[in-house]
Amino acid sequence: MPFTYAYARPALTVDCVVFGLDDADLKVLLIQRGIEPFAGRWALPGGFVHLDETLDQAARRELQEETGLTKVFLEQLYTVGEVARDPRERVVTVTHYALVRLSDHQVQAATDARNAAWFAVDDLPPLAFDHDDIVELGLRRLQGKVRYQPIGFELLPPKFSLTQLQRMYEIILERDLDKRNFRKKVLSLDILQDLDEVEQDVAHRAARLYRFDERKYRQKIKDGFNFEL
Amino acid sequence: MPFTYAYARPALTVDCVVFGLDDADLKVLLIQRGIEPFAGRWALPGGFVHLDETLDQAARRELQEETGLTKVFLEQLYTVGEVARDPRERVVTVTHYALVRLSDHQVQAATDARNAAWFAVDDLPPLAFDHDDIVELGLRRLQGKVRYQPIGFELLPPKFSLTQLQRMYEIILERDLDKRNFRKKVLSLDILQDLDEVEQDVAHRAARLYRFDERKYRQKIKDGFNFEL
DNA sequence: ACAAAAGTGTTGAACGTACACCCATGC
DNA sequence: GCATGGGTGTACGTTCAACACTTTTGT
Repeated sequence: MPFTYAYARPALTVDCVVFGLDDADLKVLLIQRGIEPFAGRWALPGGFVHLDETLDQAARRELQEETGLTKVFLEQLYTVGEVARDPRERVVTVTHYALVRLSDHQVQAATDARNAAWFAVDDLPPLAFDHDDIVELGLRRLQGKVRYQPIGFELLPPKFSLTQLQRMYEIILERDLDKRNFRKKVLSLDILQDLDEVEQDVAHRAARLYRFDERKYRQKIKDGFNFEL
Repeated sequence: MPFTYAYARPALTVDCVVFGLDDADLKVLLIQRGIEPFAGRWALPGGFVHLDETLDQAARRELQEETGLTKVFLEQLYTVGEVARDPRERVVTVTHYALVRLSDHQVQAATDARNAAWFAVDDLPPLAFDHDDIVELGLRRLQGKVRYQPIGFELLPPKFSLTQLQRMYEIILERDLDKRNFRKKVLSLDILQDLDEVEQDVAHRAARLYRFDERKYRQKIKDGFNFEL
């Protein structure tokens, strides 16, 4: 059943830069294209926006369909409308970025019909379309935002050590942080809950575990508090 | 000549929140709608994206057509895709915000076929569609961005006094700033060019005039400098 | 001379930065 | 007992915030 309009319309899609974190790297989730153009190339998960769903819903649906991911942190990034970015026809894409706990999702991502895999963000294969620009955009946004919004916790397991937390910031911001200053700063924000637990099965002194106290954070925000690393 | 597609497509538009500054207020440029829905209501300038233009080009074209404005500072804001935001059909809009020197454009804006006028941002009439949300979004973005990017100069005449500059920040940020601290801070950034000129025709001591030195600013950015008010 | 806004410095508090050693645990 | 990472405090410099009076100019 075809659809007809008085004026030509661009196609509208959503694309997602999904970030995950492991011990050493920030990673991006890519899927391998089955069809032309760019058949066989790696690309961002994404697809067409349906008439009965918001942009956010479209992004989540595509993510679910193509990678199995659900309930992730997801935000809109930028809308890309270069005229010839898709060789077939005019396609405008609303890009998003998502943050996931890599440990939870490592397996699922590869179980879909199409091939899906994690790649280190600084060692990506050639990507389809302008997707490398979009990844770059997502990375810059993440680097900017992680410093004044507590979104980095989305990349960590619910319980984490201060060292893990520091490592996360170091990997994202691509610079070393001073251990003592970092701990002083983070603890002074008073948004972490000390769980009175320690790491298990480590070959050295076990670190204390903490949890991001979202309740407390929201309360402090309401009182004029400003998160900033 | 109708256009037909295999799947339904949302209409795609651009909308612009155009900010201007006068002595007392931050203002927004609105146009009065001629047709239903919301006939007679005030709305943001905007319109459909053509197939042969980027989003930025579409926003500038609509701005030119509806308000006469050209060569303004323009950035993308957010893309709004709520399913029922337009009662007629699905319309996704890529919103933008623009900053203009009000003094340059006061007259032109009202000369178009459709009625255009400036309104104080904190005293807007009822707006069409979800345009009040979009204005709110634009205002928050401006408030955030003006503190770490030198975009505020786009609202001032090329030559301005430090008092004007301070006033601009006070109006946008909606709080008073300390005169001495403000001057110290701004001058220490070393991105203003002292013009060795003073205001004319004022009924009191005339203020020195400065100009934003974009060349110098870019150089300093390259050297790792960080603008922050 | 008066009204109106321009212009100017200092001080204390808070914060950021640099830096090195002992501690607990598993092997 | 040794290797590995966990955990801690101080001193200095920089930045921020609070604060009031003199100067210039036009009427």
